[in-house]
Order: sequence, then structure tokens, then C-alpha cells
Amino acid sequence: MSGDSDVRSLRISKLERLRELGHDPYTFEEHPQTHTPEEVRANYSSLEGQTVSMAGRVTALRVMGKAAFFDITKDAQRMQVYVKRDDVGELLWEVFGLVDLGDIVGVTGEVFKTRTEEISIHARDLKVLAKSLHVLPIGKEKDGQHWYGLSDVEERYRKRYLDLMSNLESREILLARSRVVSATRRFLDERGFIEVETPILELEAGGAAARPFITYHNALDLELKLRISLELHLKRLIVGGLDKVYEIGRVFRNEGISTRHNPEFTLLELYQAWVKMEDIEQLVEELCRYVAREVYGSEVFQVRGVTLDFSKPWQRVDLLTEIEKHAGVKPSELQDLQSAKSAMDRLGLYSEDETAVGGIIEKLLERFVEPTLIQPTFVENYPIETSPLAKKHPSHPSLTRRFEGYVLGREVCNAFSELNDPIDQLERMQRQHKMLQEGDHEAMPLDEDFIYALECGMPPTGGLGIGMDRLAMTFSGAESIRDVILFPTMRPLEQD
RNA sequence: GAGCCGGUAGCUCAGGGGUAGAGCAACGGCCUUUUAAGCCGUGGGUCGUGGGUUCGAUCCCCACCCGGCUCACCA
Repeated sequence: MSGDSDVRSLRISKLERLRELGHDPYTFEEHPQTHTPEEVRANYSSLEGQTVSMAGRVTALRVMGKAAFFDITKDAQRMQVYVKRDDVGELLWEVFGLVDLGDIVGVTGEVFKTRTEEISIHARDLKVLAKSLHVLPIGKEKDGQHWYGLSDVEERYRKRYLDLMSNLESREILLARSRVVSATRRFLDERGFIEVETPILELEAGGAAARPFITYHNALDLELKLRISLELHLKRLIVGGLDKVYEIGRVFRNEGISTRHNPEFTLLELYQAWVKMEDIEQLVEELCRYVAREVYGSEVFQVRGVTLDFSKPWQRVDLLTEIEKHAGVKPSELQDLQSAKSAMDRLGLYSEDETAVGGIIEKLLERFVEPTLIQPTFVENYPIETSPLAKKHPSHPSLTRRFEGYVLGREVCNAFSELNDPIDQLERMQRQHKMLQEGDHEAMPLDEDFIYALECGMPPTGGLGIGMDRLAMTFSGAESIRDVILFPTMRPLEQD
């Protein structure tokens, strides 16, 4: 007997025996939990000899004839339980005999210390609250060392429940993600931002450069797209007079999957009327301080061996200056496509498909500058070609009032003084639309109603976008975006 | 999409042209303070899938599937 299906039928017969004994696990609807394991340990002196109740999954089982020790675990806290036949009687002893590693049980008994001084519960009552019909990948652990468990990456993502019960680190990373998101929401709410929800199903997916997912509405007989950004709807709300709005929502991009990309991910976008780029930079600094305090209890913390300091203002650098510094390409070389391409060639980079200087600048940034931006840094002044929704730089018509924030060599935010000139916006969107029609799947469609909204007058506004998954990676030390997404997109196993 | 690496028992892994091993888990026995409990015993595998080479393939070759990493893509 060792195949999992054999185990399953064996455990079902144990389940039937439990029912014969009048102990059907699935009839129990609750179990008292007077204390957590931590509370019992913290208050041992007053609890010694007192009766307590708790419940959890059986994560270790040591049977010695007519007595046994077992561990129950709940909320990553473990408690040892002692059962003795003479104390619980024949019936409960038989019930206990039907308990397997992985079952969910509830116990009631007195707090005591074993010979080796471990605080434990001396069980007087025991309930099986759910049986596990499968052998679970519960590892062994002592003094921080681990044996076995579940390490197969694919299985951890496909069966996250097994990952969560057997890998404490996965649990901690995902809890950190949750704290990052809720802290962000709290921070913005406290500052008077209004949280809104805008459509996921759109006629045209705009606001970013990405290929959308396409779906279909039967009743309207209409092809719809899943949103790729939140931007164009939120700006309409600014026009409407909601001066501080934000949305934290899922967006969908029909693109490749990597350690930094999942087809659906969580985006925060916020817009604040009457402020400019520099104010948004300050907001990002304050937001990160707030999140750091909530997650780590400090504005300075260590992640992956690096000490990140959010207490100080972020470093501000100029995009083209940094490219010159790290790639050796002068700003003058990045004024026309021809010399930009030859600079790429000089660096041994492929440049055949490049059609605009903006794209080359972004590539150089990614390749040479990003890896150097470990401590929090704002890179400012992005090219207009790749920033179709940002306000022009007043003295450099090829640049915009845009910045991106970098931490640990990864982009964490993208922000700008929003373009509110409807004529300029229309021209830029028409240019994008033309590229789209010429086959660039990632170019932006023309959104006429958005232009109309701008024509009605949008106040000067600062905007910000943060990939919450990447922010969670930064604050949890996760190496892959899949570690901060509970159920990442995977190819299905069976293909029939 | 390309390159490299991986897929062997429920889990973690080793092995390698003659149809497979370990530890944990499982099953049976002993054990009334153990804690990676211990001791004795038992069972369990389409070696990712499909072809090919071979007397013989889990191993070699090819294709495919799934995953990981790197690159490309992703403003």
C-alpha cells in the first residue's frame, strides 16, 4: 500500500470506521479555540494545569504503544499534544488511532511541560474535524532545519494550498504582499484619495502599450477587450472634478510570461489634480516609507542581503545623463535615429528593427542603467515618443515631464505630469492609432471620448502607476512575480 | 520565439543499455514523556509522452508535452 489511490481508499475506510464510532468528522461545525500556541507559551505560568482548547492540522505523529505525542499546526504556529489511552478511554483512543498525518483535529486538555520542558497539551478530548485523504507533503523540521516538504516549483504554483501548508516562506511572502496592498490603500485613504472602480471590459484597451485580450459579449453582439491600464477612465474622473482618485485593479496584457511578467497583474494608478511631477515624487517617497513601516516596522530594512533605506529622499537622476555615464552614449548621439542606431551597433546591440530614438533610449536604460539603480532612485525626463500621455518638457520638446522609480534594479513606478492639452493629445493618439493600423499590436487606439473629456478641460494633474506585484516583490524579497501571485497563470497540464 | 537545464515511488532525491534504489511518508508488529521518536518487518514505479536505434531502452537518438533559468519580447 503506497500508491496515493490506495492511501485514499484506506483513509476512506478509516473515515467509515469513525462514522461507526459515532464520530463523523464532517458533522462537526466548530471547535473551541481558547488560546493560540503562542498565547499558551507566553502565559505558561498562569495556564499550567488549566484546560485549553485548540485546533489545527496534524503535522507530526509519534505513537508509542498506548500513548502518543503529535503536533498540530495552525497559522504557522505549532503545539505538541500528548494523548494517553488511560486518560481518554477506549473509544477516543480508537478514534485517535484513526488519525493520520495531515488530518485537521481539535483537542482539549491541560497545559503541562514534558520531561524535556516542552510546553504541551495533555489531551482529555479529541475531535477529528476533517480527514486528509491524501499523503500531504508535510516536511520535518527542527531548529530551523527542514527535511522533505514540497520544493517542486511547478507543483507549488499549481497546488498553492500544498505550498502554503508546507513552505513557511511562501506563506510569509504572500502575507507580505497582502500587507503591501492594504498599507497602500490605507495610506491613500488617509490622504483623502477616493478609491473607484472602472470598467475591465472596454471597447478599446488604451492607456499603455500592450496587446489586449479579446472577449465577446453575446447580448450586445460585441467584441470587447480586457483593459491594459486604468489611465483613461481615471483621468475622465479628474475632468469630472474628483481631484484625488485611485484604483487598485487587475489589468491584462496578452504578452509573454517571465519572472517579472504575469498576463494578469495588479496595477495601482492614482491621479491628483493641481499637482506636478515633483509632488508625485514626494508622494511615492512617503508611500514607500509608510509601506516599509507597515511591513518591516522600519523605513530601513534588509532584503536579499541589501539594506534599503526609504527614510531619505530618493536619488534623482537624468535619463540621458545616466545613459552617457553607464553606456557611454552621448545625448547628442540620441537626437536622430541614424546616430542612435550606430551607437547601438557600437555596443553590439541589435538595432535593425528600431524605428524611433525613444525605443533605443529605453533599451539602453534597461540594459545599462537599471541594474545600477539599487537604492531608491527616480529617473527623470523620458522621451516623448514612448510617453504619449505625458506633458511635454517646457524646454526640451523631445522630452516629457515623466519619471520612473527604481529599487533593486527593477522598475517600481511610472509617473508624470499629465498631458492636458487636447490638441496635442489628439495628435499623439492619431500617431499611435496609425502605428496600430500599420500592424503595431501594442500601439494605442484613438479614444475619441477621452479626447472630448480633455477638451472639456482637465486641470493640471499629476499621475502615478505602480505595479503592485513588483512592489510586493521589492518589499518581500521575492525573486519571481509568481511568488507574490497566489495563482499565477500556467499552461494546463492535460491537452486532449 | 531561441538556448541551456530538469521531469525516476505520495514527497525529497540518487542511479544508469540487461525492465530500478535511499530517506521520509504508507502498511503490519513492539513500545504509556516522544520531538527529524526508536526498533523489526512489508508493500509501492507505464523512470513525462510518442516514435527510432538495439537481441534488449528508464538510460542512446528524434519529436512532442510540462516546468525552471537566461535571452528576445514586454515604452
